[in-house]
Amino acid sequence: MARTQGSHSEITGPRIRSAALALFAKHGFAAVSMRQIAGEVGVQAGALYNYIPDKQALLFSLMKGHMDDLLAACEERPALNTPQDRLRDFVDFHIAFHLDRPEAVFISYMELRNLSPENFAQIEALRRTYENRLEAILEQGRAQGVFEVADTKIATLAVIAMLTGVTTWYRQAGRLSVTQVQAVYWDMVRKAVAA
Amino acid sequence: MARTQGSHSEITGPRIRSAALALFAKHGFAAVSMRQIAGEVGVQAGALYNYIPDKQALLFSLMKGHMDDLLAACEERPALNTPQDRLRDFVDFHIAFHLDRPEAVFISYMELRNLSPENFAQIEALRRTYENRLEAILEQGRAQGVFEVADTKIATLAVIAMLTGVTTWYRQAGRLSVTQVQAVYWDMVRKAVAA
DNA sequence: AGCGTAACTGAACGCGCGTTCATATCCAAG
DNA sequence: CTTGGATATGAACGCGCGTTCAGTTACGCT
Repeated sequence: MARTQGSHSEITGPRIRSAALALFAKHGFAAVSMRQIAGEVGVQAGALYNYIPDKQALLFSLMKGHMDDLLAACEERPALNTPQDRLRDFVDFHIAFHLDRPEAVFISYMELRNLSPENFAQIEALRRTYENRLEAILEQGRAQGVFEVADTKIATLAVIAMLTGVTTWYRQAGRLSVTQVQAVYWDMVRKAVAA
Repeated sequence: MARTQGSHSEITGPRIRSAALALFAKHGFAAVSMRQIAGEVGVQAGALYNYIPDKQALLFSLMKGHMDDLLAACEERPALNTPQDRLRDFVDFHIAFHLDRPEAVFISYMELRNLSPENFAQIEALRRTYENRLEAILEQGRAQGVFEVADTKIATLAVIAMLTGVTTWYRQAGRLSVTQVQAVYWDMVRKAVAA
């Protein structure tokens, strides 16, 4: 047997990425075999190599894609004026975006050490870019005297860590909607950096 | 060759745990082989099985040990009265304890999915116990009207996520001492839950 | 001095890994 | 209807995995 009925590059490619995303998130990159991914897609392991050069590139592609999505979505937010409005928007955006793709988030935080040094550097740079957006907001607020933080850089990382933590406990069937979660976190962030 | 000079159970046992801790933290449980661990200790792979039943038990033992240490150290803190004092003490303790053993922290957060279901349940329960200590503090403060949080459970997880995040960026040679870091985080936590 | 056992070696077990490749089939274009 | 490239198979490659175990050595004890 060889090529099967109804097979198309446009279908199999995304399916590989989707299956890999789910499996990597669940079991970890190192614990997932190419045969498992192929099995999920419904092809043999060898077929994967029509779409990706190797396993490492697959991981990098998923993480790079996630970070690109993150930054692109971030760019599209409305341009607000006051630091308070900008911070509130950042909180809302970060929570909504991350709750929307928990698997990609999980991978992007957990599998950094499985990236080759060059790939790691690239992802790290993108993450830094994202962090800088929040840092700029906090810095602006501090300059205007509406925020008061002992250390802007640490505050940036602290806020992001706090917000990202939402993915570890949030369940869609839980008692809180995304909007409610955003409100609860905004309340804490607002106060934490308040003057 | 067989038993080597100066070999002792009391020495090799801890050395295995120590080597496994470092390697698991650096490369991930699934990516580290028993032969790597043995190599680090200076023995053959087979010798490891005089000390541990299998690889899974080694991981569990490390994580269980870490959680036990955490809870034991937590118990030993002075009994303070006001919620503010208790919260400040919790922040200081959490940061100091976690910065003191970054590898164990890393493993305990990252390798949960590599635990067998029964082992996972045990670690999860210990983590819950720890979280409950903070939640009790926040709840007491809320009852007394000195804290004001929209949702105590979420606030608990948010604070812990924020504090634990310190391990991702703190470097011993960095510009801030542990004491300074504690102060910066305390400032944010205090305000975040303030009435 | 010699014995028993704790501590370790080194080889072996079956297995699954990531990756490659010759081969086969399907589909679209001429 | 033919043909050529895209798409997949399935077998194979060498290798390292976790684990077991018979055998060997060093040490503590009498």
